[in-house]
Amino acid sequence: MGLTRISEIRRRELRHAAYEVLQTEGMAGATIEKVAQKAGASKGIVLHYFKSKQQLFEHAMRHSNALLRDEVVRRMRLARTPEDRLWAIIEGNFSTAFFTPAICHAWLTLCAEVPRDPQLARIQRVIHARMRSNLRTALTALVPPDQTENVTLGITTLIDGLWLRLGLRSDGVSAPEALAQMADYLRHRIPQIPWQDRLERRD
Amino acid sequence: MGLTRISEIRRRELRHAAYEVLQTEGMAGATIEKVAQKAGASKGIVLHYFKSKQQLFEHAMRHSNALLRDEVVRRMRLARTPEDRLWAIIEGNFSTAFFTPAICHAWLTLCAEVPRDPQLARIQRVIHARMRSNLRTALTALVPPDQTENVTLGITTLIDGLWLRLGLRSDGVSAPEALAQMADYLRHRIPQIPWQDRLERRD
Amino acid sequence: MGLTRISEIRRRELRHAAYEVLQTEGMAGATIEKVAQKAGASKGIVLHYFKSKQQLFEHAMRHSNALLRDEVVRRMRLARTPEDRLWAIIEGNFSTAFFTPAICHAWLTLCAEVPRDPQLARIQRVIHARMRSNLRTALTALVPPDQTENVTLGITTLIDGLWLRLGLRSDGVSAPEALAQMADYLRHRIPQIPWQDRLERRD
Amino acid sequence: MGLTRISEIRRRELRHAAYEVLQTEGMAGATIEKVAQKAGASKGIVLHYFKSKQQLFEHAMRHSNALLRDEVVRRMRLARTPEDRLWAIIEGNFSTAFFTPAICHAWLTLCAEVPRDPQLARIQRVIHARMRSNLRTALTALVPPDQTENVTLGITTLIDGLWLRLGLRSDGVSAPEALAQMADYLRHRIPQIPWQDRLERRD
DNA sequence: GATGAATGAGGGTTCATTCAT
DNA sequence: TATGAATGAACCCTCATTCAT
Repeated sequence: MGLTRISEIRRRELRHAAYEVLQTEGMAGATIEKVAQKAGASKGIVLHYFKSKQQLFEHAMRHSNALLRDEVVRRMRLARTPEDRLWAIIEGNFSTAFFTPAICHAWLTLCAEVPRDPQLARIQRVIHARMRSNLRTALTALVPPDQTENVTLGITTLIDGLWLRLGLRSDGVSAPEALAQMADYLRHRIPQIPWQDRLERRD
Repeated sequence: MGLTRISEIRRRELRHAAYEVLQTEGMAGATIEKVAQKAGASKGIVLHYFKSKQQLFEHAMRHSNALLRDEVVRRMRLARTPEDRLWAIIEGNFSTAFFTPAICHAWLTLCAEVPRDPQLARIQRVIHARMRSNLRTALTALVPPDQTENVTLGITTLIDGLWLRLGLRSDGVSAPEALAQMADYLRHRIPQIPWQDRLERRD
Repeated sequence: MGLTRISEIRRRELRHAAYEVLQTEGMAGATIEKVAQKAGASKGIVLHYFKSKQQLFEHAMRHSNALLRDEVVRRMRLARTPEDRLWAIIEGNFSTAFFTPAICHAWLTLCAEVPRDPQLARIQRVIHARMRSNLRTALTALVPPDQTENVTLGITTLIDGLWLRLGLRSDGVSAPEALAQMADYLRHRIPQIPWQDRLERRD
Repeated sequence: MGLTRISEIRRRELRHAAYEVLQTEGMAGATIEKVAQKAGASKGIVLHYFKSKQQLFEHAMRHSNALLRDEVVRRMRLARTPEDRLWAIIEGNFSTAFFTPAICHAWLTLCAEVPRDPQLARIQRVIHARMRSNLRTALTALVPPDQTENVTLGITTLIDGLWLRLGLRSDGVSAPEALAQMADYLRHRIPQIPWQDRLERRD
C-alpha cells in the first residue's frame, strides 16, 4: 500500500514528538517550537501538517489511545473465557509499555484540558465508551445483570485512579501494585473466580 | 488574636478568586488579570500579596484543600465508631459543597501541574498523607493488619477516580452515585459492616 | 500565431483568480494560497509563472485594465461624433460588467498599493494617460482649447470618485445614478450638446 | 480639567504615530512594532491602550477625521452666506494642512480597508453623512430642491476623486488646482454665484 | 496599601518563497 | 510542468512581572 507517503511519516513523527513533549512539559509548557525541535523540524512544518496546536495534541491523544487500545485488543484475542477477557482489559491498561510516569502524566495533562476542548472531549468519550462496552460484555457472564453497572464503574474508576496516581508521582504505584489492587477488588467483588492465580502467573 | 489584618483579608479574597478562575479557565487560561478582575482588584495588587502566579495558585490549592479537610474533620468529630469514621471520610469527600464539576475540574487542573511544580507536589503529598493516615486509623479496627494497605489504596484510588470522572464531564457521576459506588466497594471488601444502611440513612 | 501555449493559458487563469481573490479579500488578505486554490492549482505553480506575489497582482491589474480598455474601445468604434466618443468613454467606465462593488473594491485596493509599488504606479500612470488622451481628443471639438484641461480633469475625477464610492459601499451608487451624475456634469459644462437624450436612450 | 491623564496623552501619541506609519507603509505594512517605534514606546504598551491593531487604526481614522471636521467647522463659523458656507466646506477639504500626499494616501489606505472592517465602515459612514448634511443645508438656498441631491453628489464625488488623485501620486494635483476644479464645477453648475472671485481672493 | 503604566519575552499562526522530487 | 514539503521571518497578541506614583 502506498499510503506511507512522506506526509504520513511526518505526521507520525510530529504526533509522537508532541506526545513526548507533553510528558515533560505539560499542556501550557508544550509549545509548537519544542515539538518541532524534538522532531528535528522547523516550527513552520508543524502547522503545515496540523492546522493548529490544538489539533496536533488532539491527534496525539487519539494516537496514544490507539496504541493502548491495540494492546488491549491483542490481549483479548488470546482470551478464551469471560474472566480471561476481563483480565485482559485490566492487564492491557497496566502493561509496562504504557503504565509509565511520563505517559500517565501526559494523559493527566490531556484530561485536564478536556473540559475546554470539545474535540478532546469527544475523543475521551469514545475511549471511555469503548472500555465500558468491553467490560460490560465480559461481565455479563460473571455478575448478575443488576450489578454489571456497579462493577463496570468500579473497575474503570480504579483504573483511572491508579493512572492518576502514577501521573502525580513517579513513585506513586508500580504496575504490579496496580494489578494487585485490581485483583484485590475482583477477588472480593467477583469471588467465584480465582483471580489470585492470574496475578501469580505473571512473570 | 488580631491576625485578621487587612492583608490577610486581601489574601483570602485573592486566593478565593484564583480558585474560582481556575475552575472555569484551567491553569493555562487562568491569568493574573482575570483573578484580579474577579476579586475586583487591580492586577498589581495580586503580585503584591503573592510573589508570583505560581505561589498564588499554590495557596489556592492549599486553601481549597483546607476546606475539604475541615469538612472531613467536622464529620469525623461526630463519628463514634471506626466504621463511622471511615464513612465520615468518604462522605466528606463527596459532600455536595465540594463534589461539583467546577471544583473537580480545578482540582484536576492542579493535579496536572503537580509534576512541574515541586511546591504543589509537596502540598499534594501532605494532603494525601493525611487522608491515608485517617483511613488507616479507622481501618485497623475493621480489617486484618495485612489488608489495611490494600483497602486504603482501594478507597483513595476510588475517590480520586470518581473526582477525575466528574472533573472530566459535568454529568460524569453524581454525589449519590459516587457514594453508592463507595458503599458497593466497602460492602464487598469489609462485609461484616452494614454499609448499605448508612447509604439509605442519607437524606 | 501559436502564442497560446499552455503556459499562457495558466498565466491567464492565475491572473484571473488573483483578481477575483483581490475582490473579496483585499490586498493583505489575498494570499498566494487562496489564489492557487481558486485557480484549482497548487501554491508552487503560482510562483512558477509569476516571480512573486507583487508581480502576480501587477499582472492582475494590467489585465483587469485591459478589459476595461477593450470595453471603452469597443464603444468608441461605434461612435461617429466627438460627443458620441466622449459618452462612449464614460459609458464604458460604468458598464455593468465592470462597475460592480467587487471590482471597484479590488481597484481601490490596488490604488492604495500604488505608492508603495513602482511597477503598479507605472501601470496606473499608463492607464490614466490613455484615458486623458482619449478624453482630450474628444473634447477638442466640444470645448475651447483653454478649457479641455479643466473638463478632462473634471470627468476623470468624477469617474474616480464614483468608482471610489462603489468601492466603499456596495450600495454606494448604481450605474444609472453614476451615469446620471456624469450627464448632469456634462449638461452644465458642455451645454450645447443634448446629453440628456443619451441618458434616456439607455435601456 | 484633569482629563489629560497620562493614559490620554499616550493614546494621543500612539494614535498619531499610527497615522504617520499608515502614511508611509500602508495598512498591511503598518505593524504595531513600527507604530511603537515611531512613538518611542514598546510594542506591549500599544496593545495596552488599544485592544488590537484594528482598533488602533480605527481610532487613528476617527481622530484624523475629527481634525478635518474641525477645520471645516472653523471655516463655516466665519461664513455668513450660504455660498460662503458651501465654499468653506470645500476649502476645508483642501486646506494645506490636510490635502497632502501622505494624508491623502493614508486616507486611501483606510478606505481600501473599509469593506473588511465594519467598525471602519461605520466611521466612514458617519463622516460621509455629516458632509452631505452640511452640503445640503448650504445648497437649499442655492439650487432648486430637485437638484440639491445631484449637486451634493457632484461635489462630494469631486472631492473624493481629487483626494484619490493626490493619494495616488504626490504630484497628482495641488491644492490650488483642486480648488480651481471645484470652482470650475460650481461656476457652471450654480452660475448665479461669482465663484471665481472667491478663488482669486485666496492668498 | 494600591494602581496601572510599561516592558519584554514568548507563543501561535500566517505566508511568501525556495527546492527536491 | 507541477506538486507540496520545508523554511524562516514576521506579525499580532498575551501575560507575568516590575516599578513609579
